[in-house]
Parts: sequence; C-alpha cells; structure tokens
Amino acid sequence: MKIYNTISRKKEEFNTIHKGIVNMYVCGPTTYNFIHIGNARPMVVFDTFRNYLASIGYQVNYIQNYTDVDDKIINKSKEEGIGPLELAAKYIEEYRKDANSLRVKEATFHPKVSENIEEIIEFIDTLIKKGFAYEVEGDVYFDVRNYKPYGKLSGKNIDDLKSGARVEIGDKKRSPLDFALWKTAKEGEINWVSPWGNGRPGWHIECSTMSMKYTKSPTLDIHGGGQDLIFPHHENEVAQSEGYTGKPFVNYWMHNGFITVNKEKMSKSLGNFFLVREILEKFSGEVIRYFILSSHYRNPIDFNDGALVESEKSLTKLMTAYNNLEKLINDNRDNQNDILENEFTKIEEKIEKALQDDFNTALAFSFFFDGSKIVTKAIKENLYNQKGLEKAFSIFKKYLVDILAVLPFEKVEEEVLEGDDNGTFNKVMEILLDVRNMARKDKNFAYGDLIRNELTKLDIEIIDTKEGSTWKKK
RNA sequence: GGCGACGUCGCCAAGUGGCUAAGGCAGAGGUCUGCAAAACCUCCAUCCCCGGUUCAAAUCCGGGCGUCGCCUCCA
Repeated sequence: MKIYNTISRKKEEFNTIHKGIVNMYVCGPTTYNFIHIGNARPMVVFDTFRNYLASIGYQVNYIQNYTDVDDKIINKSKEEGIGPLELAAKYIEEYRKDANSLRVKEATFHPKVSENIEEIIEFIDTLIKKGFAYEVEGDVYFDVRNYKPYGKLSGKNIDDLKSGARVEIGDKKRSPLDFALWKTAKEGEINWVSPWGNGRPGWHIECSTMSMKYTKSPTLDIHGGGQDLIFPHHENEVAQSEGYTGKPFVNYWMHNGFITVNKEKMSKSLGNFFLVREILEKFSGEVIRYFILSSHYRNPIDFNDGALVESEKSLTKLMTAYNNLEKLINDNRDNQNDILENEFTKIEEKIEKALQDDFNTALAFSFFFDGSKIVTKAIKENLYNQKGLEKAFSIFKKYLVDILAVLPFEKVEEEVLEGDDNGTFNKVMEILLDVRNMARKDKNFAYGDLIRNELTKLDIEIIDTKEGSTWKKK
C-alpha cells in the first residue's frame, strides 16, 4: 500500500504503528451551516479510504471531530436567536443527514469540542509548563519561536511568514505567528472556567487533544483534511502536539484537492458554493459520490451541472451490469465456460493494484466499465456459469457497493410539471398515452407520432417499453 | 514577493522511462425497435512550447508560456 505524504511530498509505503490497526483522524466540520459540495469531498474520500483499509484487514479507528465551539457558531447563534451549542447540535444533525445521503458512514468516534474542554485545558496547561505557550490577560498563545521545526509540514519558513503576516491592532501576541490556544470570553459569550479565567479554546487545539484522547496514542497513522488546512491549521497542530508529547504527531498526512466552480475555488467566503442539500434535489447521493471519486483525490475537480449529468450516465452503465448480474445470479446455469471467472479474477487484481497506489479510485472505476462490457457479452452469448456469475457479482458488490459505495442508486425522480397540484396533470398524461397506444395498436402510427412530436416540443419525452409507455420531462 | 500543484482527444479523466497512451461523456456508423428512447457493438488523441539526458520520454532535467491553490476564516 502506497500513500502520498504531504510532509515528504512523496508516495511512501504505508506502515502502521500497531500491526493491523489504523488510527486515522480527519478534520470535521464547523457546524454552523449546511455543508456544500466542497465539504463533501473529504467526507467521501476519507470514508472510502477507511472502507478500503478495512477491506484489506485493518481495524480502522476513524475519528472525526465536530467543531461546536467557534466564532462563526457564536455569530450565527446570535442571528438565529438560539444558544451556540443548540445551534451546533442542529447543524450536526443536518450534517449527518447529508453524510447519510452520500453513503458516508459514522466514524468510530465523533468527539465535540464542548465535551472535551477539560482535556484541552490540561493540554494547554502542559504547553505553558513546557515553555511552548504563554498567557496574556486571559488569553493563551502558542509561542512559535520556541518550536524550532515550525513550518515543516507546509514548507514555509518563519522569516517569510513574519514579513507577510498581518498584524492586528491591539494584538497581545509576542509574535504575529503565534496562535491562540485559549481565548478570553467576551461579555455574554459561551465560556468555561480555566486557570486563565473564563474563556474557550482556540481553533487548532481541539484536533490535537481529541486525536490523542480517542486514539490513546501520541502519534496518528493518518491525518486527513482539505489542502487549505495545511497552513496554518495542520502546521499548528504539529507544533502544539509535538511540543506536548515530544513525539511525531502524524506519520502520513493526506490532503484532498479542492472542488472549483468555473475553475475558481468554491468557498463560503466567495459565495460560489452549492449545498449538498440542493444538489440532492436533482441527483442522488451516489452520483455525487461517483463524481467525487472519479477523479484522483489530490487533483482539483471542477463542479457544474453537466459534470453530474455525465456522472449519472456513467454510473447508470455500471448499474445496468450490476442489475443484470443480480437477476441471473440464481439461474444455476451449468456451463463449461468460465470466462467471467477468469476475467473478473484479473479485474480484481487490477482494482487492487489501483487502490493500493494512493487510492486511485478513478482508475479502479475504469476496470468496472471493462467488466460491464464483459458481463454484457457473456450474458448475451450465453457464456457464463454459476461460478462466474457469483465471482463477477461479488466483485461488483465488494467494490462498488461496499467500498466505493456508489451502487445501487436510483435516479432522482423528475418533478411533476409546474402548476400540477393534485396529480391532474399526471392523469391527463395517462389518458394521452392510452389514446396514443390505442392508435398504435391499430397501426395508426401517424396519430401516435403526432402526439409524440407535439409533446417533444413541450420537452416531454415518451418512452415505449415492453411493459408499456411512460413519459418524463426532459 | 515566498511556498506548492497542475497543463494528456471537443469535454471529463487515468497513465510518471519501453507492449497498440485506460475509461467515461459527447460525436459518427451499426444492431434492436412500426418510429423514437433505452440497451448493446464498432470507430474516434502521440500527450502546452523549446532545448537536454537516454538505445528508449507524455513520463527524468533545464528554460519558457499558461492555469490554479496556500501564505487571512475556509474541505
């Protein structure tokens, strides 16, 4: 297994600290809003990696935090007129709904900041005692100058950073690079009692504290997140964690690329984001998941409606093959030909090779398109037997259903036409189709085609199948 | 300005030294269908530019040009 490590900028052979166990931490959401498709990428990507690692025999201890104490939450809670923790709880619920739609499974632990304050205070206190942090008027800052390797993850050096750093008016920090571990509470803000007065944790400290607590280990095997977290968030985590333990914090740093819109980064501050909630109205979660996994996780992907339409079509192709296999699986055909078994043995090897190489999910998918072709051909030409079917089906199931989790899926139902309140329109359409089919039965195709053509002009498509005729809005 | 990533068919996207440069979408042709749709089959690129290393480069090195990200909350 090879994994690209941000800190070395190379693919490295993956070895865990404890044999057979992976301790993996991925930065979770700050829960003050619905999530957008950009937030969905790390969720989907790391969920998939977790599934894969489990499939090759690791016990994966997967931790994802919920940041429920934060400036943005405090501000939003004022707007919505409810308490910050209440607001966070509400959006955690919403987050879980979206995660569920995207087939992202629960982590082993989902620790919250508000439930780990005691540990955070202990962590900060130790940093002060070790000389890595200092207190000023109720605030506590990490002293970057005292942590020499600062910058090793993001490849920056302290002097460059200093010259470009923003100095805020009234800043109490000794150096502009120092970051807050503990913030004094402003009037009326949520706060906890600490040795430095009432306040709350800074942003970075939670990840260090909770990752160590829930893995019971000073060193993580894998720490993941979006590329934009490399600096300063992850850099700061390294500093405070290694300051605290004196041991390496993370063995493999993994960072996913961005989702862009018209080649521009999607972000809340730019306002060019699409909520997962909105997209789910038009496409199923599996389609979104396929869209994300059909590029390598470190590459940028550009989001647009067309891309999802394309993803849906591609996925439909795989779905068709999967359905065909499922239908025939109990056929008990006794045939000497073992083409499916042979081909799918080879396909599985290729898939494994792809996933072993820094989780190349895009490449893995391509083998399923080849596989689908083979399935179709074998069925059509009657060149299959029970063993072959079972082999092919088990490969589809293992990877597409369980690990990549994009099958089975259902297309999101087309909405009924505007202005249709109680199904009247659907009934009218039914009548129209009945009339047309009566005409077709009488071989009066001119009438039938007239109806079809006129409806086509209204963007309504008629589809004839053996079972009957249906329609959909284009 | 500092650091980093990337540039492969009309679009998306694998491939990082050597068989015919994967796969998907779109397009073309065909099978099927009363006609359509769906499904299925077939076809469709020498890799941004220039120079170098090598028996051999999309793949390594140098130089351009271009795109994007981080350096401020952000997945």
